Amino acid sequence: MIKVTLPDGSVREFQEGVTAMEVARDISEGFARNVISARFDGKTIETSTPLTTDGSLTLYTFNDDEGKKAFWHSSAHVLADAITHFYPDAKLTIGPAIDNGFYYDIDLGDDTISEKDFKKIEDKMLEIARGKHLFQMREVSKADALDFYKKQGNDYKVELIENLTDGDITFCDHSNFTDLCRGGHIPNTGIIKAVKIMSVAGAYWRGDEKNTQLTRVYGISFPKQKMLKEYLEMLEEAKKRDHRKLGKDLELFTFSQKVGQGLPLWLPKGAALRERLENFLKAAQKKAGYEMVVTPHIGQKELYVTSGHYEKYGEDSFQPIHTPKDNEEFLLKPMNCPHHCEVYNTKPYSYKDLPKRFAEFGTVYRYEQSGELHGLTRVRCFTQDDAHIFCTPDQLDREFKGVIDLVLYVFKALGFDKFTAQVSLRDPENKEKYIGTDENWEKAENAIMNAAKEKGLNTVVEYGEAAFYGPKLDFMVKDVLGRSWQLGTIQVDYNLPERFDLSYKGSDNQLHRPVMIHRAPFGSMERFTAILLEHTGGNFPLWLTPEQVILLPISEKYQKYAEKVSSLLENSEIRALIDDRNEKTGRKIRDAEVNKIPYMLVVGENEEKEQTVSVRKHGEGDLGVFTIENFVSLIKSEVQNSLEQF
RNA sequence: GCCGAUAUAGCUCAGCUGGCUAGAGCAGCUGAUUUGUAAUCAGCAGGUCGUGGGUUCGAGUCCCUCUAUCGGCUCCA
Repeated sequence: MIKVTLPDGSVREFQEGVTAMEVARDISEGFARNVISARFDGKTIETSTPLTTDGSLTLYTFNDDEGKKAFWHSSAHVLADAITHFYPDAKLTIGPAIDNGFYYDIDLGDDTISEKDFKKIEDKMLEIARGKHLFQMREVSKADALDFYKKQGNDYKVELIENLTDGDITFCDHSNFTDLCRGGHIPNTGIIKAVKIMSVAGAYWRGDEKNTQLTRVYGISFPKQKMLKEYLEMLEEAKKRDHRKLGKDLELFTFSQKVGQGLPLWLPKGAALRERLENFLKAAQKKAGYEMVVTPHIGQKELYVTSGHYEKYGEDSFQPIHTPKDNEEFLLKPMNCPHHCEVYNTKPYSYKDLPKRFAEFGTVYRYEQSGELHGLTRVRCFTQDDAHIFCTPDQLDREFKGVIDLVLYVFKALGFDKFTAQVSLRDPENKEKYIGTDENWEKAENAIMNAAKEKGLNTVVEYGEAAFYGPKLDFMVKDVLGRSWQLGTIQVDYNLPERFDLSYKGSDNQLHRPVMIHRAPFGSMERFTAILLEHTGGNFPLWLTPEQVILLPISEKYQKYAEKVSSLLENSEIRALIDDRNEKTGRKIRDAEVNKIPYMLVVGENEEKEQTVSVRKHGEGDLGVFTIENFVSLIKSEVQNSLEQF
């Protein structure tokens, strides 16, 4: 007999060799019908795996992340099976579950899959699913595994197997289909009731641009047809909050083919919103001891050769600007740091002068690959809410934590409560991609991790995500379709101070090297605005939104009164406009609601007589009659509540 | 940059397998209506069908080039 501990702490005894599914049935038949995956002593197992020792067992249904993973991973097998029916020469590579579904990377040779083929693949998958084929794991020797794929001429699987250790290699069979697989399946294909091929894309083998480009087929599947329908509806809803759509609808920004790809044009409402964001941060930065500087949009090529940026990015940047003078070359500035280093270098400093904190809303230009451009989140011209802190090594910890506080303040004020604090470190495999000594890198990495820890940030570590001159603490936020974007960033840098020969005089009367912190709480005005748009669905906080109030006179007769109220509001710095169109009130309300204007003031005969306004709140409805003074204080207090001081 | 797809009026979209002067709704303009909490009615105007080329008696529709956009990959100082 073996003892199986369940997540609630209860212990049940079974015959040795009992399977996870049998344990599930012992708990309840109904529960067992929904169990699709299991974990035993922390290791993912099949529901049919015999248990031979005491241990703790967790059973998963589709409602659990672990269950979804098994479901989608298994679906990837079915996808591969279906595709090999239509493309017998296709070479399978890898096919994992992802956050929303699964994909399979396939070398199709000269064949292609396009949207027209989705239907037949889906139908085939469902046909295989209906066969209720068991997923069965079996161990294979390395020699047999290699032999199996060499016969197929599948170099990809051969490469994968060569990196595995003999004795650790398993295949998974269902029906007549076999795939190299480490396990974690649902019991049988029949549980898959709904499938949808979402898209095809190119993907490089092993993620390396130099390798063959494979065809990646994305799909999603569910145990109920209804769940697929709901998922697709959810995607449609999400698209309505896409910043590219909302930015157009709300007239915040646009792009022009004539101006150029990835070069955003901020429209009046967007520019005003952006200015409010800037002022908000400026006020906080002033309190935190920053000084504003202004630097040019171009700099001599030598500047970036000194910083190392030219060597690293020169070829892939906007190319140098030539002048009438021979051999004179300027670059559009791709970052502000070198300029700020030269700002620092303008005079000698004592340790007593430090830290120096130079801030600038600095517009930079980067020639991003055309396929990478994406609305306002990835552009070729953007403005960083940049600052560089130059401090002594002793001050680093305190300064770094001060920046964390500032970033958290910004995020809180704008309602970003779901973010990931990502510690971005060097790729340990490719250290040559980075500049500076190991010693300095370790110092910088430790500084970041300690500060993040002390601030109680829940961090994840990502290797290979560091900047070439130093590690970063990145604040990642997801967009409406679940894609992660870096907003705030804080970086520790020992290298640029070296390259620009920055110094200060210490208490020992010797020259010392300052440490540099690069930081941008928003990241960039463009990306921050984009993600904020998606998170709020265009319903910005009252202090930030383009129009706070719209006056809706019942008819032309009350136009004068509306104008009077409007100017009273403007005196109190409330942004109001008047809908003086010759339309019915219902129509004006509808349009104001659609335009996401937070407050609508209906004014007619009663209001004029009583010198009041009828207040309607966006998304909520009629709030009743207010005196103008009371309405002003309503707005003022709402603005104040959402805008705590730093 | 690479793979796949898309591009018709300011916006959202029809236009099937190539066939008279390319349609609709919304927005706009004009007129009527003077309106009380999510769309008043009528009329008018608006498009060299992304660009350049080709096939054809004939191209919005088929083919190629380029450009831009979308979904991914790679990249992201």
